[in-house]
Amino acid sequence: MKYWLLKSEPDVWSIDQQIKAGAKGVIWDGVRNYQAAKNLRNMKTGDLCFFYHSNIGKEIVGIVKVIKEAFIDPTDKKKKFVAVRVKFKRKLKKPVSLENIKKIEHLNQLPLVKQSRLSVMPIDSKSWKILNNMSNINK
DNA sequence: GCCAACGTTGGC
DNA sequence: GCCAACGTTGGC
Repeated sequence: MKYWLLKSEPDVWSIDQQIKAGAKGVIWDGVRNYQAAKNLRNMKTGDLCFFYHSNIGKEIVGIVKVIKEAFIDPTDKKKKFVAVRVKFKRKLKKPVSLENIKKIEHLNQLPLVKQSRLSVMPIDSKSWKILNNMSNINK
């Protein structure tokens, strides 16, 4: 099982919309970046993804689960890019802010910090654990 | 609102 | 195929 982080501007697509979608989940489409698309292709059903709110909040707010592996993005006329389907799993007890992430040395190597423009990125299992702990005990 | 970082486009 | 110009993202 792999872990990922999905980034979204809450104005466009927030965790609450994710919750409303329920069991059928939502299509994670619109990715038009090769590196992000490559990551999408590597996702497997059952993988878990942190859900990060960029711009407003700048924090990890919840976790979603991959329920359908990469397929051609229906919004891409050229059919070059892919989308996945994800389903809301849970909200974090406490959101983990970018500010706090930057305080942890191990987390400073994450693309979230180093490559702020990437919208789909892998999270190593150690970082996943650290972030989960932070979401429980932080603040 | 500004700007750094990075991706994409297009002229050559 | 190089690289300058331009556009976009996202943190501050």
